[in-house]
Amino acid sequence: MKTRFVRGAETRRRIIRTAADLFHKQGVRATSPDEIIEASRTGKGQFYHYFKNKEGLVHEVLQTYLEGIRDGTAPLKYAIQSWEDLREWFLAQVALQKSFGMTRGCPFGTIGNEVTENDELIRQDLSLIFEVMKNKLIPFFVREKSQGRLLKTADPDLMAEFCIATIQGGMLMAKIKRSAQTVEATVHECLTHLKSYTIQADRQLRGLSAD
Amino acid sequence: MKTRFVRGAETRRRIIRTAADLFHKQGVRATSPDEIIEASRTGKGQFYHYFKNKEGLVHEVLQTYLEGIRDGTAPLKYAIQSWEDLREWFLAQVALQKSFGMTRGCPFGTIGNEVTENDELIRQDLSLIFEVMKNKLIPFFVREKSQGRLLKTADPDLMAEFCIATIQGGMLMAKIKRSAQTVEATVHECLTHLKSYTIQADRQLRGLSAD
Amino acid sequence: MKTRFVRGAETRRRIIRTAADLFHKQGVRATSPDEIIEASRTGKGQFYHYFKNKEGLVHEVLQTYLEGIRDGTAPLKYAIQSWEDLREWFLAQVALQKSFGMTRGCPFGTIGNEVTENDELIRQDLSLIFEVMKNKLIPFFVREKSQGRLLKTADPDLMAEFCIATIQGGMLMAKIKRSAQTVEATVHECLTHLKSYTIQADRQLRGLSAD
Amino acid sequence: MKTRFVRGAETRRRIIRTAADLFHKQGVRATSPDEIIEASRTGKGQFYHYFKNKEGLVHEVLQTYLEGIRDGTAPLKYAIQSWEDLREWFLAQVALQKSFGMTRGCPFGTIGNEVTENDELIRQDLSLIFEVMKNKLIPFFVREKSQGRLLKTADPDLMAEFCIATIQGGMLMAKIKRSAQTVEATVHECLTHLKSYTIQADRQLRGLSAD
DNA sequence: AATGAATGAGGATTCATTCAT
DNA sequence: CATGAATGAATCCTCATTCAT
Repeated sequence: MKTRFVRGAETRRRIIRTAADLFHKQGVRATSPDEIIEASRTGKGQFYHYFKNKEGLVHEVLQTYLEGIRDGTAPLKYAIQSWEDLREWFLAQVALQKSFGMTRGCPFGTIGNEVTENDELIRQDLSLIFEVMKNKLIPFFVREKSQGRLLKTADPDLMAEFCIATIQGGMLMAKIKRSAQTVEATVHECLTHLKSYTIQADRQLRGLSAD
Repeated sequence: MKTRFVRGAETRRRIIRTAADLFHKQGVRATSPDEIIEASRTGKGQFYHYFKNKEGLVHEVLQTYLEGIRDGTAPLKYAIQSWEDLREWFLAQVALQKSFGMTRGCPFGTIGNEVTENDELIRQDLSLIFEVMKNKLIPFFVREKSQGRLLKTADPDLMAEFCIATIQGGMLMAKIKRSAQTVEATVHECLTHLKSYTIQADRQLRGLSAD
Repeated sequence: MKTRFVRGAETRRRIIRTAADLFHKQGVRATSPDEIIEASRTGKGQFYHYFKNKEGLVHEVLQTYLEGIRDGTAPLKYAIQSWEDLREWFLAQVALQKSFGMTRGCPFGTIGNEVTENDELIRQDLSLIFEVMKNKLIPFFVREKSQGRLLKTADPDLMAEFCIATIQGGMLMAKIKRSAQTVEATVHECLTHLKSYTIQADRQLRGLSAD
Repeated sequence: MKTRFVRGAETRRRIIRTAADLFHKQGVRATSPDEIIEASRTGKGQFYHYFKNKEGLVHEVLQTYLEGIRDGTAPLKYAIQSWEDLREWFLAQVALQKSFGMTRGCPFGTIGNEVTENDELIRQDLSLIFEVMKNKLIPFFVREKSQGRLLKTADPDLMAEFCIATIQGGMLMAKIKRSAQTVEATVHECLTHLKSYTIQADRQLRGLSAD
């Protein structure tokens, strides 16, 4: 009885995992249900048994990503505790890109890019993902600030947002150029900028010129 | 005499213009030749008379963009002369997005995001476009530096690259969030960062805390 | 239980049968998938569900013919036991042509004639069909020879090959001329020639001049 | 004035020559006007200026072949004077096939094979070509017979027809098998058969067994 | 005579989905 | 839960032809 239940859930997960990979690789539009069905070694009926339609699957894929980010089980460590963690958060994304030979961008950016006015549901899913992601970054900046290590002008929300926009832009450019150099430089500039909000940086600048 | 040349060229241009708009709106994948044909009020044959295939058209669309950037006829003013110009360069892109109700991103980013390993030609076209774009920004930073208005640590190439990555990320996030606020904040952070490389900023920081 | 297997197989067979007929009638090139789909009363998707593409269907059609020849279920009786059988083998082919008002040739010749350098798979399929066909004819000549009824100079392999080439040429000419007379004459000459390899013929010739 | 006329005729001839080659190579159906136009380095308008439509061109191609056969300017020597000439007539056709790596059959057979009930004009053109061809062969057999070198039972018309059917079948089989061996054997059998109608062969058979 | 722009029907194939077993 | 047959709209492209210059 339970086995039955579990077996089905497994098929479902397999489809989601396969789809996520294909979407990341080539986008949603370029990935047909047939391709997912074949790659996940399932039958046609199973696909539409577990998911209302292709859009429903995209939604589930994004939900799965979301959960991973929320509960911290995602391969990427979103719970930042230190500047070092933040740097690693950036570099882990670059590492992911590198592992695919710089042929892919960010999975969310890739899907988000394809969104049109008819994909409102998906757009909101993505919006939420980025919101949650941002909310994972914000606490770090808040803590730093509350502990007097950031300038009063530093806005944790904006800083987190800037991190995300920056890595998105960097990964996109890196994919287009097939070169990690682009993201790496972008990440570096971003971190430099964020650090400029620290008191220490401020002191350094006042006393001894730039870092 | 001239008519002869013009007759077809006009059709060709109309197809390119229409396609460019549709690609921007919904991406390449989601735009079928039929849709372009209908929207450009042409016949099926004309499409394939002027372009080898859909990919060939994408290539031509990008070539057209490239020329616009190169010779300065693009709606966007890429030849930056001042910090004000740079801000306007950023804001013009945001304005474009706004004009579409935040439903579109950057035309190049949109196409670039869709690129897969099988679209090498297009990827290179885009890579070139961004290279040319960067080379339009660099001279400004070079001049500023040579005139002693930038710190020695400022790297014009990196700064230009950062501008592009930042606006790409910002526009993508803004499209996903259907909100200009995101890009605007991102652009602001970016400009702040770049300005931190100016001598004046340096002095301000040393004397009177941050801007 | 069995229904499960049969449901699709029947559709598949119907497509093959329809296609075989159309290919025979007008050739492969002149037969569009759409035409086959309509004539076989199927849906567009079914066609590509059962066959990779049009070439794949041609291959399957030929495989079906091949099986028929191999296991003797083809309408034509390839297992020759006597000179009378051989004559009938020839005449059955002419009769087939006649039944179509001399508007068609041999199904294999028709397809074979259309083959180009890009149709290697099909060419090999046809080559095999003719090989199998030849091997159905050879045993008769071998037996005749081993039983001392053929001259030592008679080569069973060559004789079988000659039968096939002759009927192919005859049917092609007959189709072009819209006249059975051509094939019939050709078949007659062929049989005369083959008979000239018999000992009896030899004796007749020696004693009483030709037949 | 004359140049103009001639220049046009030259274009026309170039189209015909190119088309003839492509038809021979891949058949009529597989050859599009566009392909002919490109290969003959002409403009689209010229094609339809000189020929009513594609079928009209096929007709002209066949007419050109016909003239060549009629007036003896064809590369193949149809005017047979001796058995040696006949053998050469056969072998020249095989040589042509060999020159194309056994990838082509007879140009007439190839076109004839594609003929359907809607191509009555072309069918008649081909029919005529073969008729003329036959009439080029017949005189040889007639002369041989009238000079007492053929048996009374020999029918010149049938013999010529047999030559043609035989070479057609042989070339078709050779193309399918990509091997000259097939035609060569077929030609040999055919010649052996025809020779069996000679008085000399008759004598040999009576006195010393077969050749 | 020559060029090539324009047209639209049709060909080959894929897509997303539903249905029957 | 699972399989895969069935459907038809849509995609991408080629074809044969006509028309304007």
